[in-house]
Amino acid sequence: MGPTASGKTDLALRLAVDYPFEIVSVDSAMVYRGMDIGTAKPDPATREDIPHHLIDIRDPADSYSAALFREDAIECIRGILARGRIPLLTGGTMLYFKALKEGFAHLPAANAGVRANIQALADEAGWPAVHARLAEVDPASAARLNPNDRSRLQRALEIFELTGRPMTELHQGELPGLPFELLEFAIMPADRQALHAAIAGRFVAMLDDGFVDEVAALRERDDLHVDLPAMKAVGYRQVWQYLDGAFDFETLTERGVAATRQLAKRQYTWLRSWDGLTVSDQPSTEPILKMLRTASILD
RNA sequence: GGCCAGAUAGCUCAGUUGGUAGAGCAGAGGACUGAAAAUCCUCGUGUCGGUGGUUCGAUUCCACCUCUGGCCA
Repeated sequence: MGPTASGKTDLALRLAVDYPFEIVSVDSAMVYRGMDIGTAKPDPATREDIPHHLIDIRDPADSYSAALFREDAIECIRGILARGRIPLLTGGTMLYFKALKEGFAHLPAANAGVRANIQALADEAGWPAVHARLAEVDPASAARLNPNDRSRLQRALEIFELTGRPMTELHQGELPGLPFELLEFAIMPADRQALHAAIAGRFVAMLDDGFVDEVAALRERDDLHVDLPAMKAVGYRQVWQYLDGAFDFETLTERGVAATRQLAKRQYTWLRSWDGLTVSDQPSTEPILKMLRTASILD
């Protein structure tokens, strides 16, 4: 694990060259096909050499989720272990790691029709009205959620609409956990300014590599629009707005870099409170190899 | 060289009829159960360009200076 631009992908590749790893991507944006430059996806030649999983498994028009990730990742891990190799889960989507590690309560999947109805209510009367409606059917969730927290209000009300029971009630009970031993390691650069410089440098390099053309190609498609989860990804959203003429190229650079820094900040927040984590300031192989030897995964 | 307009938070700017100032963005911290690279919450002391003057008190009024734009020569 680690914040964006901290060197996770590169570290995983170096490890996989020398040891029998297969990489499982834990990344909510790399799952989408055609989103290569802006997600800093490993190139096809590299993926030819070293097995990668859970990259390019969805079309950008479709949505993915933490729950689907858990199912897919467990299946991947089983396959890798059956081949006598070691799964190396690499990525920065901390909710996916959490979902994999702890499992989820048994809740209904997202339902597009119900979400559209809730969205319609919000468009008409505002999100506080959705909050008020939720307070009638699920007071505990309403009390927990901020009246402006669109995503979670919609989900909580969706659950009630689909099951007739409040989300809070469905959260009761044991979570399934994970039927594998898990060693948790994170790169956490202590020097935030250096990470910010790396983020800025990488975003500019992405633009030089044709990031705008990549988004322009996606924008050509009739079935893609800014409200899709894939198009809300960091960088993609800003380039899309730039192509809409919302701001100039210099502003695109500023906003793209800022959005990436904000992502990194949220990733730090997850990692600081993560239990059982081995942390390294640098993306070097030694600390992680030491951890694996201590656990007798490698000798 | 002359005239005019500016100079206030990292940036863009608002404001104070004289009682030492606040928005947006950026930044920091936090939350996080099928959209998570999503969504949301909290956090604002800064020689109010400099030096003098008037005043009980000046970022605010006055003078001079510095710098930045614009116009005129």
